[in-house]
Amino acid sequence: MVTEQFRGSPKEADLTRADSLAREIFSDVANKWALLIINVLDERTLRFSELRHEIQGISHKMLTQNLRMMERNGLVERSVHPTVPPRVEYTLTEPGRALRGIADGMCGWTHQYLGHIEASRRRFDA
Amino acid sequence: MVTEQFRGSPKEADLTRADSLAREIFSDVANKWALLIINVLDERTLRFSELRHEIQGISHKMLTQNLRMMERNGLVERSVHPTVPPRVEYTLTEPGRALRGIADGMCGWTHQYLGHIEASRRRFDA
DNA sequence: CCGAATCCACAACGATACTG
DNA sequence: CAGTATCGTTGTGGATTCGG
Repeated sequence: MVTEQFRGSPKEADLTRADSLAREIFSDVANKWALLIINVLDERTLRFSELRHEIQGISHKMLTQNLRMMERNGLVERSVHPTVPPRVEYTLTEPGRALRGIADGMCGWTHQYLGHIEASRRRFDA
Repeated sequence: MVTEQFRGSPKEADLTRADSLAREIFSDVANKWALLIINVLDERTLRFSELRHEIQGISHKMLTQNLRMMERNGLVERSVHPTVPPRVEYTLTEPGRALRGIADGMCGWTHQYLGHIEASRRRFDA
């Protein structure tokens, strides 16, 4: 992930540009809402309101904002059905699906170590 | 990961409390700095200044803050050598090591899809 | 060398209101 | 129903300074 910042090579500028891009994308993806959206979508196709309902605690704004970001990065596909009322559906693209294992792993890890972490926190706070 | 918010069960309060704890821990871990720290530490033991040097772009404050959080959650172990100047070393604990695969997977994913995402962005921005 | 505290600019977020 | 815009509050994060 992290490459050297400066090596005096002729491609120096390109390297740092590529790095900052990688870092930016990494930040987009190492983000709780994005990972929860991926986890909830999984292999399904869900409407905006369904996503909103399944991800408890997410605001309308955060959901649109993250979906827009993920669409821009090509992680989700957005399909609009021009009916009334409008119906907008989201589904994971191939790159998005490639993240399911990671998102799922994070959730699994959280549950697995929940008790351990709770105990560690009590020790630390004392 | 996400459990129902309300089911009228007698344990209702406990369930939502456990959920908010899980969500809190998930947010701590689904965080770019924490994942980069895990990725850089890997199986090594590094000093604060070494970590700071290897994670380009992280500020002194962000590093201490995240290390403190990770120590509290039991992801890293902090050992202080009472010399002068002081020497403080960090290493991953077992729960922390259990996240290496995930952190590494995210980095790998980023590099694998870098070009794809860059192209997707160009399309979207047009 | 490491860490904590202060200050402050600005980004994130929630709430609300308005459009197609 | 879905999306955008605005506003006000909270929080985040960098720079700096001081202390062990």
